[in-house]
Amino acid sequence: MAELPDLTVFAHILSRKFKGQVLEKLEVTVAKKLNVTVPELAAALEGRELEGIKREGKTLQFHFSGGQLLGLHLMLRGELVELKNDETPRFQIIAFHFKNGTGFAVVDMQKQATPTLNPKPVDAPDALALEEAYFTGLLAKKRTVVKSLLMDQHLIRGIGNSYADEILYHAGVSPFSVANAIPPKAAAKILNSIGVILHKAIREIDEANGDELTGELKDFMEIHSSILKKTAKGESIKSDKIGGRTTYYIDTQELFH
DNA sequence: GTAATTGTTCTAGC
DNA sequence: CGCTAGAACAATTA
Repeated sequence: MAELPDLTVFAHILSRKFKGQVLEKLEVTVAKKLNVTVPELAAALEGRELEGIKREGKTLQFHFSGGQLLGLHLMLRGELVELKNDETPRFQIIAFHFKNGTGFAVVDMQKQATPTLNPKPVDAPDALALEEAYFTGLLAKKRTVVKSLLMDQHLIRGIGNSYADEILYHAGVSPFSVANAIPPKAAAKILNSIGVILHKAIREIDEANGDELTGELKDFMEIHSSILKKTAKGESIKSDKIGGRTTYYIDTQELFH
């Protein structure tokens, strides 16, 4: 599934392929998640130039001329497909057809992917734009387990279940640690790991994907995997549930509580 | 046939 | 009332 690093790479690929193209037709196959009607969406975007694609949190933001913005959340199973020939991909949600004959579609077998016209700006900072003062302040006032905090999109945008595990493993902090019990030194370590892990993943996915919008993303996980029994260093991986989500960790990650 | 998947939203409880 | 933890939901595959 697509998480922050995948979305960052997708935004770059989409920009290379479609930036500057004029949207001829917006095809909506599944409308139930839209925040506006299909005619409203078409009226807002058709005939506009796609000026740029950015990632924000776990969403892609398609900036069109005239100040129109389409947010897209792929949720659990959403994927992007470059359109070839005139075939409609299986599980299509929406498709963008450009004047020059190219295009791409959003597909989702669970129909959960959510396009939003002109989404409200959100306050919570992106995981790659975190300031140390904000992050340490956040940790200090929350009593929740640190993994849940990292994943709370109202506090920090962009970190999901798998990268939360990777980040905490890298930082050497137990995912069960209580946020406000984490000392400043460990907090700084976690913040550093957020940047290191996410940037590393972006780099690796970028290299692996090239110009492929989809294609299977290689698994770069060091610890968050149902197959792995041991880390590369030979530490045995344990699994447990946090907030109903499978969490992978090793015994030596320091627990603060 | 059933479990697993996982981000978000809703709700119950302290 | 504020905060937190956990359940429910979505739809399909293995």
